[in-house]
Amino acid sequence: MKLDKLVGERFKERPSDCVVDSHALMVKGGYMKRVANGIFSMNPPLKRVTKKIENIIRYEMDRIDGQEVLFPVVLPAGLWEESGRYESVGSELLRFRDRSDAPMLLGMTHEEAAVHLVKEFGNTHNRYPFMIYQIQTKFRDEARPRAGLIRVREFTMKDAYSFHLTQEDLEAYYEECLEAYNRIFKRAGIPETITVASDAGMMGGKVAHEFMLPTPIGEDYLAICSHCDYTANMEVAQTIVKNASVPMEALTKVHTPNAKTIEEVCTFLGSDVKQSCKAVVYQKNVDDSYVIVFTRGDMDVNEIKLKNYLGEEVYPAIITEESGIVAGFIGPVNFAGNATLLFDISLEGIDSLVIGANEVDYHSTGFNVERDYGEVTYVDLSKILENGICPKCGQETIQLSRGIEVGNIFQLGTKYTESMNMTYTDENGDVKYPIMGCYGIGVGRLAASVAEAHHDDYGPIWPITIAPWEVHLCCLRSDDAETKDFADNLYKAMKDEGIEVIYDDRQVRPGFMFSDADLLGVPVRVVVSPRNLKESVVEISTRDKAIQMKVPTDRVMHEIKGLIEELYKEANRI
RNA sequence: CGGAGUGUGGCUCAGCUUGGUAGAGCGUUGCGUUCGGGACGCAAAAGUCGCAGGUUCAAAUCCUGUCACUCCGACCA
Repeated sequence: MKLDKLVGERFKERPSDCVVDSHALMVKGGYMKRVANGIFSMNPPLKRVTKKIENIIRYEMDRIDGQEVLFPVVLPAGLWEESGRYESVGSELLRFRDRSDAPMLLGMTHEEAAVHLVKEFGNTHNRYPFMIYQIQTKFRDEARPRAGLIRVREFTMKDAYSFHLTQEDLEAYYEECLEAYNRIFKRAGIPETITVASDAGMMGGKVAHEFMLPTPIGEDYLAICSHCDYTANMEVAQTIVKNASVPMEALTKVHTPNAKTIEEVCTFLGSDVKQSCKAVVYQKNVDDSYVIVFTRGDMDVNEIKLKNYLGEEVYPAIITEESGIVAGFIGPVNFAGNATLLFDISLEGIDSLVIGANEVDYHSTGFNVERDYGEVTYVDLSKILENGICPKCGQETIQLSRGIEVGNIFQLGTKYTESMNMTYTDENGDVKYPIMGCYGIGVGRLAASVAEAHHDDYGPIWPITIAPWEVHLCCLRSDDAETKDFADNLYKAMKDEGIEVIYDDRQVRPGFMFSDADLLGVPVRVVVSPRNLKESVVEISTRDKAIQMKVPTDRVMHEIKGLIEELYKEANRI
């Protein structure tokens, strides 16, 4: 490929709307162009990158006996009505009607389609286990796309679905898939990726893991133990609190004018935030009834845990006069409103607390839950803290980090097979539901994540496994006949050898040329110039500058091939 | 869906406060000089100032509405 014909416009300046580096570099480098909010077209360089990522994924999925299939993008609503998700999923599912007014939808995930495809095939136990996967466009009408390819509305995803006779078999396969995923991320150039326990969300099921690339621009928060191997999404990280023992005191009402927040109250009273009790109010989506969570003053409510505990959706409350809730002064004692009161685990063992008195400008001190309120069940509803206690090793070694979710795996159980009535007959003639697992990787997001993790000020630094080309050939001074001739021949020779090469023979200044080369991030750069030819050498370097050498002109092909081989070997080392 | 901000040639932006009918740099086209980290000179093309109303003799500028984008939050495999 010659660079002067490469489709896509590159820019000198960083595009103003781009906040994260991977987004900025991809727009600046002509990798993609925005079409609509969260919807992009890909130019050849990015298409080449994602194609290579897809092929790595294919290789690894096939290696664990996956069979590639293809489901439709457009699905009839009826299929999703079977599983109940046509109703339960919100407006991120794009629903529309076809010409005969039949309700349709754009696939955002394909459990229903997968079950539909193999329902008959899977009617006998002889055929299990098996896994099918596809690499295909998904559409999710996200409320807020952001960060280029990190969160988009339309994207390519590899989604896989496995079917098993027993939970043990699912678990064994789940492990295999987890390992395959780790190989994929390593080979694609982000060996930094870690596996964390996660919430199953709308997918259903109990056990789930996410593959996270730790980075400050990530959207998820992770709890990582620096002492043992515990890792979890903060959504599910178990909070453990050890409270210092404090002397019991009598429950005493005190005047706290204008002190509404925990900080204000504790400052006013001169008390420790850790001995205060914070009330956070929610309402249930289903009937708007109130739920109040009491936590220790320094803790925050983890809404995912709350939703999972209640088994239903909640939203931050709008507190009305009629509710009987005195905002800013809420406490468990003499609570007059109508609400479900929950006590977070962080309050357990504190014998004396500052609480709201349910009266404007009054709090109470010396609150003891058991003595003044009664026996309660403490529930884990709060977010784990930095330097919190690790649920696995018990040390105070939890570190919080942000991460991009590049993949996920779920043990689904029989949620879809039951709702869609997919059954098999076992060896005893009994009819049973198969057990499912599902496994996803966002291809574009993975490409963006690699760029995010590996770039410099001038552009992405692609690993050779997914780079748009293997070699970037620069001919400086193509107006010089001898130089041009040599470069042309080298270009042809590389193509003949099957090397993927992008050739820049434009009559532009060297700096201009190198800037474009940096933006394309191709791992091997070869520079042919009059200056080099005078010494009978050609310059070969890597994009990351780890290797920079001058090789004799008669050994150029040999050296290039050797370097490429070396880079592949390094990148594929598992 | 709430809060904040921004919309001016392909890109990055100035002009708006205090209305007088549009500018710069980059990029593009042509010619010439240059040539190892985004060169320079000359010439040229390119914008109904997001859109729609309104105020005014006159609107990029003031007012109203609307749309789009970015950020924060809510939401979210």
